[in-house]
Amino acid sequence: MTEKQKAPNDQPKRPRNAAATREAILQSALAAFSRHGYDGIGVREIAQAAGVTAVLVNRYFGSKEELFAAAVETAFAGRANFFEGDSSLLAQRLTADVVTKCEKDAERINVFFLLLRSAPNPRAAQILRDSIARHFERPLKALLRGPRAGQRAAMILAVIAGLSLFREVIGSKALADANATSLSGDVQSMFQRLIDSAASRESPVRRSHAEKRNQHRL
Amino acid sequence: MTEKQKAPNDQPKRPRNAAATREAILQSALAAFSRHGYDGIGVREIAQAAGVTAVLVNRYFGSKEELFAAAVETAFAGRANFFEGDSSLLAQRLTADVVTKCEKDAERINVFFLLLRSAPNPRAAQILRDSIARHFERPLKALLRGPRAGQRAAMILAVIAGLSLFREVIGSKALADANATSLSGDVQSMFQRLIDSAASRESPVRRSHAEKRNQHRL
DNA sequence: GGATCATGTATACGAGTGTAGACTTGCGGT
DNA sequence: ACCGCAAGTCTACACTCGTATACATGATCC
Repeated sequence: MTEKQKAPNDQPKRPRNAAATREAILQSALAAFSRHGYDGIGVREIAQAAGVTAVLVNRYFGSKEELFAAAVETAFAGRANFFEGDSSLLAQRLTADVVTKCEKDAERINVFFLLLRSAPNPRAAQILRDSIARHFERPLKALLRGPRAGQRAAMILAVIAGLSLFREVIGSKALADANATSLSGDVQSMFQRLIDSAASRESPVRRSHAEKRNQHRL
Repeated sequence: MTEKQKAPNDQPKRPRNAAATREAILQSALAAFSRHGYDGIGVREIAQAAGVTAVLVNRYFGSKEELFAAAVETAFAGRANFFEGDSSLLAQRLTADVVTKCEKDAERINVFFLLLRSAPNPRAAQILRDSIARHFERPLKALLRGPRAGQRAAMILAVIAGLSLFREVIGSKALADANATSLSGDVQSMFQRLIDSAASRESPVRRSHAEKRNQHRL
């Protein structure tokens, strides 16, 4: 906050073009929300990074909340094809995504960062819930065979989110400093088990303790 | 935000007591940060819920950030004994914690909510990282046998966080509406595998795809 | 009983927020 | 060439934020 990064103006004088300006704002918003979260960034900074003033944000998108919804929608829609393709390599692809660390700043534009950093805001959370369901849970569920496919799909996404949170948002040393090869084994086996209907080979779980209201709640 | 909840004043006139007031502020802050996150709540609301004015917060804790640090510390320290006890039932206890849904509002005071909702703020994240390492990762690591204990401990916590995020913060239907019995099996088998050094029985992971920079990053 | 100092309140400041209205500027059509 | 309207900016409003200073009050000790 002490120093405000200003995007190097690609064109010091951009020709007047509503569609291009709208797109510039949208991309700026996507990057900013991804890096700082819904409440962590203001429309003035988003507008400035796009080379315009804050009022245009409201003119083109109505409000900050609608801008956020638009940014989320494009971010998720842009990754709609992620779950397509060879499903036998799905665990590998998911693992690679978690294990790969963001080195360059540009890589921090990531739907999971968008999710993790904007979830605290209730209205942002609602927007995210809808987009997650449509663009992530649904296609992933379609890929899974076996019982409780929807539940397992959501669990896979939750695990990715949790690992990303500790590894890159919180910066837990044990995960942030773990190298890719060390992590890959543990992570991939988790995903593979979730994909292959993990609990089917397990003996029925003793639930006498798990069922009753937990008094040691964390 | 439209209606501000005011805590029913237990004592309409509390006798002057610095220690008690400090404690009231601390508890109010813990609840508020847990429910709304660091950036989602103001010192005025925290103070009001404690029955005092905002200035006292700064007098007793120095700043909002120091208040947050104190709240986090007490929240984590209060659960230091969670990882002690019978380690053979550890997976069961962790599962119960994730699977149990918060019904009453009082149950939403939870270190994982505190974590999830305050992580977007960089300074809050740093405070959380330290407390997690000292109060969660370290004792959990001590319980785990086998290789990469620290990494697996962090993964267990990350999985809990991710599931809590989807189940209670985002409110993903697939997880939020899943009943406890349906979830327990999948969740507990994940934890048990992480506790038992999951990947040791797996064949070495093919890493040709996972290693190279992933171009389909989510 | 009165002085005293910790305990608590009232007020305000400066900065930052999202958003609205009025104003200016420049491109495109005739 | 010039008018019209879209594209963009300036200014400002009403609000909230964290925090500092000045003031009031009440419990405690002599």
